[in-house]
Amino acid sequence: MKHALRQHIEEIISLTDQEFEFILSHFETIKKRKHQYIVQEGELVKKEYWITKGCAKSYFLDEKGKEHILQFAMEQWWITDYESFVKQVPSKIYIDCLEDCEFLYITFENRDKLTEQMHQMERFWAKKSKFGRIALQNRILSLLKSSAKERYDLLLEQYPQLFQRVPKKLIASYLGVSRETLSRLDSK
Amino acid sequence: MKHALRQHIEEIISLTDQEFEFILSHFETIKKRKHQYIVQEGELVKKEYWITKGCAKSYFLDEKGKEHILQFAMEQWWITDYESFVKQVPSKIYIDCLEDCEFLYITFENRDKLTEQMHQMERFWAKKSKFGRIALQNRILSLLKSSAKERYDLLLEQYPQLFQRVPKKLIASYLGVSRETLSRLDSK
DNA sequence: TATAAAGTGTGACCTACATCACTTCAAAGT
DNA sequence: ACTTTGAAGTGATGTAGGTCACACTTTATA
Repeated sequence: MKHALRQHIEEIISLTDQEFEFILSHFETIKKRKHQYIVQEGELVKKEYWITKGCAKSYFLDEKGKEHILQFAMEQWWITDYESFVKQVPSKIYIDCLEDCEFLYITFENRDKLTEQMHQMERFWAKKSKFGRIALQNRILSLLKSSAKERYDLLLEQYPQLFQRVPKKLIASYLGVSRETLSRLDSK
Repeated sequence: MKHALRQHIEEIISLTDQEFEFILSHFETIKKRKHQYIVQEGELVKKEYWITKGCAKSYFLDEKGKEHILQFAMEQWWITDYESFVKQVPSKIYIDCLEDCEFLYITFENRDKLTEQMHQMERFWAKKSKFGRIALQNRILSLLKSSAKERYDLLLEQYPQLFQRVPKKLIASYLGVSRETLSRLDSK
C-alpha cells in the first residue's frame, strides 16, 4: 500500500518510487498532544505541516482576547501560517492541536531545495495554492452574502466530519457568530 | 523606459530583453468601454487580465439580485475569475469595467506554454498566487473580527485611491454593508 | 440641452445577532 | 472517586446594521 502522502501528491502529479522517496526525505515527523501549539503569535514560521493523524485549528486573537478561527485541518490537510511562512514575517496567529496529532513537516529551506531539484513539485504546490485561494474566495463570498444559518448549513453539508470532532463553540468562531447564536440555529 | 509589465514581473524575477519579449509575445491587448464585461456568469473563463489602464470590479449576484464585490482592480493589477480559470468550470461571477479600460491578457493555453518554456514564470505566478491567498486570508480576518467602521477605515488607509475612483455604494458592497450604513459611517 | 438614470444623504423603523447571566451535563485531571 | 473545567442550552435585553422611503444632486444619453 502506498504512503498516504504519496497518494496525496499523486492526485496532482505522478511519481516513481525513487521520486517519492526523494520527496519524503525532505520531510520530518513530529507528534504533539492535544492543546500543544505548532505555531504561536510572534514567531517566524519555518515549517509547513501535513497532518497524518488528528485535528488542529489556526486562529487569531483580537484585542479583547476573542478567538477567530481561520482554518480547521484534519488528516491529509496542510496547515501553517502562510503569511509568516511565505513572507517570513512574524506570525499573527496560533495553531494548536484539538486532538493528539502526528504531522509530517517540511521546512522553508527543504521546500526550496526540493522544488529546485524536482520541478514538478513546483506544479504541485502551485496547484495547492491556487485551490487554497479559491476556497478562501468562496468563504469571503459566503461571509458577504449568507446569513449565519446559511453558512452553518453549508459548512455542515461540506464538512460533516467536523461536527463530530470539534466543539460547537469553535465552529461558531469559524462561522463568525457567537456560541449562543449557533446554539439557537439548530432549532430554526 | 521599461514596459510596465516588465517592471511588474521584475519585482519578482529578473529578465533579459529577449526573455521579456518572449513573455510579451504570449499576451494580447484589448480595450473595453465603461460598463462592458470581460467575464460573465456561466462562461468558461480562458483569460487572465492585467490592467494597463482603467479600473474594474469582479462581483457575484445573489438570489435577490444583490451585488457582492469580490475584488476591485486598477492599473497593474491582475483580474479574472480564478475559480473558472483554474478549474475550468463555469464562472459564478461577473467582471466589468468601472472606467474605459485597456488590458493585456494571457490565455490559459499560452500561460501553460509560457511556463513550460520559461520555468521562472512558474515562480512568478506561484508567488502571485501565494500573495493573493494571503490577502484573501486577511480579508476574512477583517470580516470576522472588525466592525463595518473598522473595515472602512482600514480600506481607506490601504487604498485611498479607490475612494476617488469608485462609487461609495460599491465600496459598501465590498465591505459587506449597505450603502446607507456606509454613508452614516463617515460621521462616526 | 432636456430627460432619464445613477449616486448620495438622511429619517423612521426593523431584525439578526451579540452580550450577559445562569443552568445542566459531560469530560478531564489529580 | 472527587473535583474542577469546559461544553452546551436558554432567557432577557441591547445594538449594529439592514430595509424602506424620500429628497437632492451629479452624470449619462437621446
